[in-house]
Amino acid sequence: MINKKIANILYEIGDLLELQGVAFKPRAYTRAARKIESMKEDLLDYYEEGNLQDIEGIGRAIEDKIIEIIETGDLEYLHKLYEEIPKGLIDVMRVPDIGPKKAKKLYDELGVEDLEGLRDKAEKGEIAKLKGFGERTEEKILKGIEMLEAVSGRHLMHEMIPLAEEIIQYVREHADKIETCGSLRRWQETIGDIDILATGDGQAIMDSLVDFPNVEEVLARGETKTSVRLIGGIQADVRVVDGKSFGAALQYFTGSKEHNVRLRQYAIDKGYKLNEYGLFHKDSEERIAGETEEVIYETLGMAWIPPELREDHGEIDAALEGKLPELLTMKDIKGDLQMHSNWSDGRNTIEEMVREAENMGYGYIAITDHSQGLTIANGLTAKELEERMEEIEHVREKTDVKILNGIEVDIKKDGSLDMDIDVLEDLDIVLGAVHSNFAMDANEQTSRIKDAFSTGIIDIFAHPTGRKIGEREPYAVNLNEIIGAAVDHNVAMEINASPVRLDLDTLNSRQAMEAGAKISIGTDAHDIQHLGFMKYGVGVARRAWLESEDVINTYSFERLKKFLEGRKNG
DNA sequence: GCCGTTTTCGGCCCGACTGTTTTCAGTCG
Repeated sequence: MINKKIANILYEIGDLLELQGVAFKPRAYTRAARKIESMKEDLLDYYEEGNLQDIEGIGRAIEDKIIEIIETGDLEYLHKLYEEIPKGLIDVMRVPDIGPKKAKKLYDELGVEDLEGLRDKAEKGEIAKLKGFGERTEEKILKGIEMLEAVSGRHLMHEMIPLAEEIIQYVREHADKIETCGSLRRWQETIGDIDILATGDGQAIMDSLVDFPNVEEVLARGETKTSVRLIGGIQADVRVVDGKSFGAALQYFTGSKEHNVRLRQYAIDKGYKLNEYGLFHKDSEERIAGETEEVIYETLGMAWIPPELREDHGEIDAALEGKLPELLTMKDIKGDLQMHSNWSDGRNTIEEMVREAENMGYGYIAITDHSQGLTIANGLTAKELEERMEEIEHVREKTDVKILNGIEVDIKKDGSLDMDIDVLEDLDIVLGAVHSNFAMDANEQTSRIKDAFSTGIIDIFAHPTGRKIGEREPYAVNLNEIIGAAVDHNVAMEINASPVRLDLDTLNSRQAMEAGAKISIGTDAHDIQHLGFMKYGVGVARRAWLESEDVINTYSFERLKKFLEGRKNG
C-alpha cells in the first residue's frame, strides 16, 4: 500500500511548516496524514477513481500533492521546504520540551541542525545562556537525547508486525516454510529489523522480496540472504536455509543472544554441539535434530520454550524441571477493559466499538471515557455520564456483548479523584489514571497514587508508569509500594496494550504478578482498529510469564463481575 | 490548508504546567 509513504511525506510537511512558524497549515497536513494512515482502503483506488477529495481532510492542495507523489514518486514542494530548513531539525523537535519555536531558535541563534549539534551545544553550556532557556532545560535536553538514542533505529511492534506479515504474504508462494524470527518473534517492545526465515526456492524468494512494493533500496542480494531497506528506514532480512536445518536456524535467529549462549553451553555439557545448522553429537558430528525447534529442545531434555521467554531469565531451568508457565494466549482473552468512545476523545460510537468487539469474539467490554478534568480529551461530567448511560442501555438491547459502564477517572495532584465517589459507585467499572503532574518527586507521586487507591473505588490502575516509548520516560514512582497497595486494595494493575505505551512493561508486569497483583490487559482503544492492539498487551504478558489466571479479562463475565463487586464491598 | 455555510471567509481543542521570567512564551496532552 502506498498510504504509508504518502502519510509520512505529509507528516514531514506538517513538521517543517510548524518549524517555519506557519499557522494552521501544519495541522491540516498532520490531520490528512493521520487519516490516510488509518485508512483500510488503498489511496491508489481513490486516485484511479479521481475522488481523493472525498477523503476527510484532503482538499485541493493536498490532493495535487498526493497525485504528484503517485505519478512521479517524489514531491517538489518537500524539496523546496528542505532548502529552508535542515532535515535534522525534525529530530530536534522530538526531544521532550522542544517544540517548533525552540527548535527554530536553536537553529537561528546557535546553528543547531540536528541532535548531534544539539548535544554539543548543551554539553558546552551554550543553551542555558539563550534567552528563554536555562540550566534545567539544558539538563532535560541532554536526558531527552539519551532517551531518543535508546530507541533510535528501533521501531514499535505495530509498525513491524503488519509489515512482516505483508512480506511473508508476498513471498510465501515460493516458500515451503516461512516464519519471522528475531525480536519480532519474541514480541520485544521495540524491534530493530525484520528477520524472516524460509525454506524453499531461494532464487524465487529473493526475487519476489526485491520486488516487494515498499522496498526502497536493496542492501544485499545473495542466494541465501537478502537485505532490503523499506519505507521509513526499516530493514528486512530474509534468509533461506535447508529444510533439515530450519528448526535450528529458527532457534538461532530467534535469540535472544543470552538465551542462545546458555542453551549452547548446556548442549556442550550434555555432549552435543548446537549451531544454526542443527544439534550434533560433539564427537561423531552426527546430526540428531534440526528440522524443528521442538525436537532440538526435546533432545536436550527440556520442554519447548516459547520465544517470548527466551531471555535467559530462568526459562531454561524451568524447562528442564517441567515448570514452564502455561502462558496466556489471545484465545484466553474474553474482553477489553479500557476503551474510549466518541463521548470523550474516541473516534467511534459505542455501538461501533461493540460491533468490533463482537467480531473479535469478545464476551464483554468496558467503555471507559475520560473524566471532566481532562478537557483536552473532552472528559465527561457526571451529567454527561448519565446521558451516555442511556446510549449504553440502548446498545445493550442490540448485542450479546456485555457492556460495562465505566470511566477512566483522572487522579488529581492531591490523590483525589476527578469525580464524586457516589457517581463512581454507580458505574460498573472504574479505571484510575495519572494524566498530569508527571514531574512530582517519587515519594509524592507514590502517595498520590496510594491515596487514590484508598478511596476503595478504583478497580484498575491504568498505564501505571505513564511512559511512552521513545517519547516520555516513566514518571518517578516507587512501583513496589504501588503494587503492594494494589494487592491490599485489590486493584488490578493494567498492561496498557497500546504499542507506544506497553505499560506496565515486561519486567514490571512480572514483578506485579509475583507480588500477587491481578493484571488487566486493556487496549486504550480510541477507535475500532485499536481494539486489535490486544495482541501486543498479550505479548507483554507472555514475556512476563503470565498465565490466564493472572489476568482478569480472561475471566468469564460472571467471574469478572464478582471480582469488581467483591472489590467494592471489600 | 480544510471545512462549513444563518460565514466562499473565518475559524481551526484549549487549559495547565514548566521554566523562564518578573508577566509570559512554549510545550504538552
